[in-house]
Amino acid sequence: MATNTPVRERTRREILQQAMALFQEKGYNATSLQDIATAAGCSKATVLYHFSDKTGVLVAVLEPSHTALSKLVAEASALPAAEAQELAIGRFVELAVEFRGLISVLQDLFGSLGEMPEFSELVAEGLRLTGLLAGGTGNQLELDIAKFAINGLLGECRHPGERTDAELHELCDTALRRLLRPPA
Amino acid sequence: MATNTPVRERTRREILQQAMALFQEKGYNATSLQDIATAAGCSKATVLYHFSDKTGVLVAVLEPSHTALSKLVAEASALPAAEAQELAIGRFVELAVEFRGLISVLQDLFGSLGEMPEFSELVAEGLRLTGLLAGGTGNQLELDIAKFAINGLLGECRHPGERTDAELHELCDTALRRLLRPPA
DNA sequence: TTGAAAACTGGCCGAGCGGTCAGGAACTAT
DNA sequence: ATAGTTCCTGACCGCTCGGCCAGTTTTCAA
Repeated sequence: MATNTPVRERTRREILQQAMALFQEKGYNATSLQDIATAAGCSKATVLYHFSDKTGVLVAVLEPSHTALSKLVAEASALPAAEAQELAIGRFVELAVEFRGLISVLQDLFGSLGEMPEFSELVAEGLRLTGLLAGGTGNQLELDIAKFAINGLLGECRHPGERTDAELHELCDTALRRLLRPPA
Repeated sequence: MATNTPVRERTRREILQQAMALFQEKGYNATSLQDIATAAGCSKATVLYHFSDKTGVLVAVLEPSHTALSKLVAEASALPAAEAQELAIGRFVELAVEFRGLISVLQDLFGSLGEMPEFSELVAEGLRLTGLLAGGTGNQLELDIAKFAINGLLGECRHPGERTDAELHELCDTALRRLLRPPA
């Protein structure tokens, strides 16, 4: 009990870290379990000893960002529409910057996410965020614009090294406000 | 010479048509040569008789939209910046609507497009479009906003059946104008 | 009618994938 | 030292993929 990192956790963490890097770099589908194992310095079988299957690795990689999104949606949902929109824009941009690398992973999965039951909650939360960003109006055009905004933001968070966090933050903030809060 | 559709062209067309539909439906990577062959009512070997390899099918499927984009970029490039931007916005939206299905194919490939030499020209043309949409200013933020706009538009063109062409057109037009021509 | 050219195909290949399993290695409490 | 538990692995399985090739069928001009 000298080290508080039992062997189990140490390996798990290493696998997750390398998997995250690879998913960002090459996408989820293009990354094989063998790739992850090699990068983590263990065997493919070890990866599957720590995680149920390949999807299990993805779930674990996405978990921190998922809970952060849940928290944001929960907080904003408790507010009146206008304030909820303001909070959603600001916090969503922060989230996007914080997890900028992971976002390209989501992008890679947009086609198949719907068919993975493990992520139905994540998808639902994304939809709720759309509603909040649209300002609570039922207006279909504004809802679609909000989706448009999310797509733009997701796409723009790729290419990790090219922009500082501050630059990315400014870009996303400007774009979201132009789209979602157009001057009357 | 009675029919002006020699056997060769007839089969080629059928393959391309079915390949396009499948690429739109399931994405390029998730579509196998066997899928295409079955849908086209021929054998996998026949597909490879008409096209050099799987990438060759993709190139052919993308060709009409590619030339349309080239034409747009060429025309706009000949104009002064402000008019070029206006033309680029309008024509690009039309293009996106016309080829709305194909766009999800591009989306599916964004990660790997850069590494396929067959598409370097397409990528370069996309970059030039970005510059035109940004209004010709060297301003980095506006350039990034233009990229943001393209990403948003690409993402929004998925899910073919959900919107009419007119609705999609209005959505893209509104979004692009909010992003790229913000009131001073 | 015929024979060469074009169009097409079944069968095969090597590679890579996600996933399983029996058993070896390392750690730990006694 | 020893026995039990946890951690790890090489070998293997079934499957699908893109691509190739020898050979058959179809087309079409002479």
